[in-house]
Amino acid sequence: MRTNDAAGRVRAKRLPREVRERQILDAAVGVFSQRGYHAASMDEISEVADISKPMVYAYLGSKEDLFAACIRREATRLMEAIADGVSGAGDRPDVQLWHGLRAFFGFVGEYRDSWQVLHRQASAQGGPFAQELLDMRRRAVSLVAALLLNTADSEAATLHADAMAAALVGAGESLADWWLDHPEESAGAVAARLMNLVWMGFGNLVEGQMWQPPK
Amino acid sequence: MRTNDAAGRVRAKRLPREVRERQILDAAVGVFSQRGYHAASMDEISEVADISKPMVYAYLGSKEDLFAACIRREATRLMEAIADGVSGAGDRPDVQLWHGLRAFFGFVGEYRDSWQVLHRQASAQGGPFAQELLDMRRRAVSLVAALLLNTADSEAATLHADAMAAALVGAGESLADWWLDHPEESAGAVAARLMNLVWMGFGNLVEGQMWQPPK
DNA sequence: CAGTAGGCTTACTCGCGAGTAGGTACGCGG
DNA sequence: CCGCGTACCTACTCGCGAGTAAGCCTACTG
Repeated sequence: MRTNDAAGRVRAKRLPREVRERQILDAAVGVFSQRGYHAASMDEISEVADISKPMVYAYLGSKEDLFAACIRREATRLMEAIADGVSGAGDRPDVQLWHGLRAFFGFVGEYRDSWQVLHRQASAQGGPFAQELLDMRRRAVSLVAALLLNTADSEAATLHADAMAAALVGAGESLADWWLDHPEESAGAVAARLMNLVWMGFGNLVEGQMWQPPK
Repeated sequence: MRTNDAAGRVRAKRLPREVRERQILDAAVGVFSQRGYHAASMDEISEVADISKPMVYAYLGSKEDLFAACIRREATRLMEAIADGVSGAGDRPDVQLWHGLRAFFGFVGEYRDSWQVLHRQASAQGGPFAQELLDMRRRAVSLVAALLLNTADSEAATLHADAMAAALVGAGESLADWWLDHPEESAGAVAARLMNLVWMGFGNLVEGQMWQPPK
């Protein structure tokens, strides 16, 4: 059934809880990504979700709860996308990394808002929700680190793996931001850029070649 | 001359404007970095600065103005530190990059609050101040890109320079965050990690070697 | 068809924080 | 010793936004 609200807009009524929760989360991700956590208002979120504010509180709880729910959903999506990418990639580590990068940039390209919420907003908040996100990021770093360790168990590689994984993840994040200003590139092309940078570097490191500062 | 405030604390009085402005900026950087832009209150900043709120407004203007002033000061400090590092490094591009990285990580280690404000808070705000910071970052990326272009003017290098510079800057930022969890490392050691990753990679790229995805 | 439960709303309270009005103290030049 | 400007303060206003009270409407259930 339908009805018209004060502005004359048509508004669907009496939808099941599941559907409303999805609407609310979608709206929240959009508003959080655009305004930032604090500047986002529950009023605006409820308006975008086309539902009244008390429903938001009834279904998703407080503003912090809602934000945490956004983080959780988007982070899960991203990690699943990457895991899917890596899983079908055989066992050559470089190919696994390549598929992981492709999946990552594919996700960022497709869900910019999600990416904004994850990368910018969540990490800027000191609150308890940031933990949620930092854990996910840590998992991503671990995944990459494990992958790098696969390439060789030389002592040099072991010592560097987690730091290098952190650097690689950061490079990926930054390149994703760069990509927003260069939308003419495909996800694959961007992934290839990063792959070249890090793999040709790791290729040397694995073979024991290291850059040395001059005396 | 001195006096005691309500809490009995001793409080310096009638200081010249310059000194107060420094105090206020120092306090603001600390509070912004700890709480984030929106969660930081002018009341807390004025309290930390040990001065009353109207003075903050009289000297530095609105909250946005104050934040922009923080960004400007800290970004200038950082860029100067890096420029100083690079300037005394001769003309070998790898050595220049090495000194730049050392200077960068040295700064981050010494001024964590400044780094927090620059990296996390500023980039998360959509407002006009973010522009200030993004410009600085762009300058950093340009500096790195120019440096990379020095290494070779092969077509491959030219095509990749700005993207690679973005990736490198991101890797540096991320590694700086990683460093906060591994304080046992020296700034030089962290810089060396990143140098190895990117230089050994670029070394190959410059010589025309590229990683190829399998068919 | 009465009862009820859950989807949904309007219309509030209330505290917090940005920004200000309107002064008081103190030093300095005459 | 008298302005007078500048450093500085207390004590407000006022709007915005988180969270809630109190109920309305309708689809199903027995």
